[in-house]
Order: sequence, then C-alpha cells, then structure tokens
Amino acid sequence: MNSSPHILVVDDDREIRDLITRFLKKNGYRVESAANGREMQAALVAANIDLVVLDRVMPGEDGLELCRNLRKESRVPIILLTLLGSDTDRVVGLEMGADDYVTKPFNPQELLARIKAVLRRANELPVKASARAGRRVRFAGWVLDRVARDLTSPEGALTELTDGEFDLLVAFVEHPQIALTRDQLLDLTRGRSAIAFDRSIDMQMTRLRRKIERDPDQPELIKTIRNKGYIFTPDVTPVED
Amino acid sequence: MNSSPHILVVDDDREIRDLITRFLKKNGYRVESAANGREMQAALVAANIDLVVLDRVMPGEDGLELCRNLRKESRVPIILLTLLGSDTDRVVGLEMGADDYVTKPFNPQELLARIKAVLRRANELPVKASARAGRRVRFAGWVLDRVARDLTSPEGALTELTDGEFDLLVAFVEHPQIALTRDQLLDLTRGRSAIAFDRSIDMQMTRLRRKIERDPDQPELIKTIRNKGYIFTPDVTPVED
DNA sequence: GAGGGGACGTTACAGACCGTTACACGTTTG
DNA sequence: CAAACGTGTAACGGTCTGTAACGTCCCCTC
Repeated sequence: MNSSPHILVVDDDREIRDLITRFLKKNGYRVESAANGREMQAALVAANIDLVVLDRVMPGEDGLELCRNLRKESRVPIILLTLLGSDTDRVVGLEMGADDYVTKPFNPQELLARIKAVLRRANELPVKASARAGRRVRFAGWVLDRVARDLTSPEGALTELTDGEFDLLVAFVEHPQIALTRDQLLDLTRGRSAIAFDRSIDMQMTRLRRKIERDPDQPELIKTIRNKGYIFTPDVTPVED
Repeated sequence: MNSSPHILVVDDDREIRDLITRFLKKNGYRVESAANGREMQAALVAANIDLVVLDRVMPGEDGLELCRNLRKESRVPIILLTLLGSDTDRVVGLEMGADDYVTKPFNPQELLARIKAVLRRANELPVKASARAGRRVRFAGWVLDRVARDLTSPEGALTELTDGEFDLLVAFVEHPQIALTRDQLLDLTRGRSAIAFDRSIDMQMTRLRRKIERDPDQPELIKTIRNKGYIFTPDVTPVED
C-alpha cells in the first residue's frame, strides 16, 4: 500500500495540466488533476494526496485563497505555481501556508526537484479535505437535501431546521471528519469571520444538537473539541435516485 | 529549554553577512556567521545549528560542493543563496541536498519566509506508515477512533477521555516506539512549543495513565524516560472494516 | 552512606472554556 | 400592528486543564 507519491495538479489550463501530468508520471509519480477548487476538493477526498501543485491564478478563483483555506483544514504540502514573480507575491504565498513556490514559465526539472525537496520534509499525516457531493447526501441514516433545504430523519420524518441551523449542518456535511473552528464555521455559514470572540456558533450548536442528536448531552454526530471547535464524525455519501 | 532557532550564515562577502545577520537577529533568531568552508565547519561543531544559509559562489570554493559534503554528514537544513538564476543551477542545488534556494538580490522578507517554511518542515516528526492511514487504529487490544474521538478498551467498553488526554494519546499513537520530549508533545497536541519549561504534559500523562494503564504506578503502554520524555511501546496497526 | 539536587508523580486549586437558560432585538406573518 | 419566530448577547454553572507546591525516587558527590 506504500507506493509512489500521489500528486494533485490544480490548474485551469488543460494543456499545462496535461504537460505536468505526463511529465510527473514519466518520473514515477501517481498524478491526479483538477481544473478548479471544487474538483480539487473532490480529488482530495477521493485519493490520498501527498502533495498539491496549485496554480496561483485561475479565472473566478484565487489560488492563494484556495491555498489558505486548504491549509486551514489540511496539512498537505502545497507548491504554488504562478506567473507573478514579484517578491511580495512570493512572500504572501509562503505566508499563506504554501511550502514552496515556482514561477511560470518553469523548467520541469526544477518543479520535479522542488517536489522531491518538499516531499522529503513532509512526513505528516494527511488529513482528508471536505466532501462536496451532489444535491442530496446521507449520513448516519439522515438524508439532507441541499436544494430543498430539508432534512429527513432515519425514521423518515421531516425535521424542521431554521436557516441558521441548516447552514451550520451543511457546513459540517461539506467538511466531514475535520475539526472546524468557530471562526471557520462563521466563515462558512455567514461568510464572515468573528471580529471579536463570539458565542453565536455555540448557541446554534446547542439548538442543532437538540434536533439531530439522540442524546444532546452525549453527542455522537458532532463532537466538541476543546480549544479548537467541533467535528462532524459520520461518513457522508451521495444519494442517487 | 527550547530557545530561538540558530542560523548559520556562510558568505564570503562581509557586507552581505552583516546585513543578513542583523536582519535575522532583529527577527528573533540567533545567528552565527562564517566566511568560508572551514569557518562553517567550526561553527557547526561549536554551536547547535538549526539551519544553514549558504552562498552558492565563493572565491576558491564551491558552495554546491560544500552543500553536498555537508549533506553527507548531517541533515541540517540548507538554504542556498546565489546570483545565478538559471534553471539548471536551481535544479542542481536542490538535487545536491539543499532544502531551498534564494536568488540574489533577494527580498529579506522572502528569505525569512523561506527560513520559516524550511524550519517548519525540518522540525516535524516522521510519522510511521502504520499510523498514517486509517481513521481507526488498534494497539494492545485498545481501539482508537481518531474522528469520533473515542477509545474502546480491550474488554469492549468505551473509555471516556477528555480532549487533552485524547490529543496526547493520538500523538503517541502516531509516533509509536520513539521517545518524545515534552516539547515535541506540546507541539503535537497544542501546536506550540514550551516557552519556558512546563509541567502540563506531566499532568496530562498522569490523567491519561490513570485511564488506560492497568497499573498506573507501573505503566506498560507509555513509559517514562528520565531526562528525555515518554515513549509509547505497543505496536499500532490500522483497523479495517 | 549521608547529603543534595534534579526529575518526575501527584494533589489542590484557580481560571478558562463550553453548554445552557433567559431575554432582548429584529424580522416575518397574519 | 400584534404575535410568532429566529438569532445573538449576557450570565450562570459545570467540566477541563495548567500552575503551584510538595513528596519521592534516582543519581551524583563527597
């Protein structure tokens, strides 16, 4: 089970993706590729990725932002790929959590060398990133419909959730088995971060748990991690029909 | 016990040495400097160097050669500094064992960011393959679920652990059969190092042992190593199901 | 073998963190 | 406009955790 390193290449330009993919495969790596952030997330869930090569600029998305978000939930090594060569850009990339930085146009041999250098140092536990599935997903017997915004219990009853509770649950379902901080949850549900420290997430958690946990005093679906936040523990699978 | 990282700057140009030295010191590092290979060796012997910043070109000596020789006898992280910017030179540098590469003229902030990135990697502990994979692992009959954050005893009973105890146990399970210092454990569990010496790990150890050791007075799973730290002795295997 | 010092185990306790209730405020609904 | 509803804030209490302090054990020295 311990075969060659698994690299994920994220770039919107198909030619570049294919070029890098072929080159890396020829050098003994397993390679996945993705054209945008969503595909990247999917690939991270599907495969056990050892390193991400991420384009800094993609239409409609910011590679830097992806990098920072990825670093929040995972410690997968990241190499940023970019056209911009200014010093400040490099610094920002590294501060955002990237492990290294290669400017386009690049010599494939240099990319290879940097991948080797980063992998040599990177021995840490890969953490699964979020699962973005389809319209409906199932977890622990519950079925959640993201479009209709309703939730069906294992017994088949429709469970009434307020908007806030629903958004919170969606955030968890989209990031299962990862500890999420209150700040991340605020960001995911309200699109903002806490300015000062804030207990509103705690309140929503209490309310959500009352509705979906068998025993809210001993929660099984969403556990608390002191000093960190919360973690959603069930497996999430898409519902086909 | 654990003070600021110790950087060795090797460059024949005194102005550059002083510039880098002052800049790094201002940013909280301890700095040594050397003008040639011999002084470098002397400094490495005299002080406990955490990272070497090494000039690629020095009169009468080749930084690359120094780098390769250094790598033969030591795993100290190396950042190469150079005027040459051609791709092949970069590749050669990284192949020679350098961890990173900065071209002159460089932005001091970038050097700083790269030093941070390299040190972050260098100080991480290798993770055993056995512990990498699964959500659940078994050791000495116990089963630990890292996502659900619970622990089942050999008798099948659920053992209640607090978050701090659980994090500590996870750190051990991910690094079995290696002596871990208190500082490493703090880093693994809290993501920080001890500023001053700290007994909090000892307390958590007491509490954890009370819950998982048959006889806490004569621990079998986690042994104390005087003047070092603790070691987790059982084998760890993934649980498939 | 006595004495001393350092390292570790452990107890006691204060403060931080979190779950929860009560309530106030704003928004929607009839 | 009143009532119902949703959501954030304040505050209380329980649990968890780091710190201080003390005791014990081990090793070193003399």
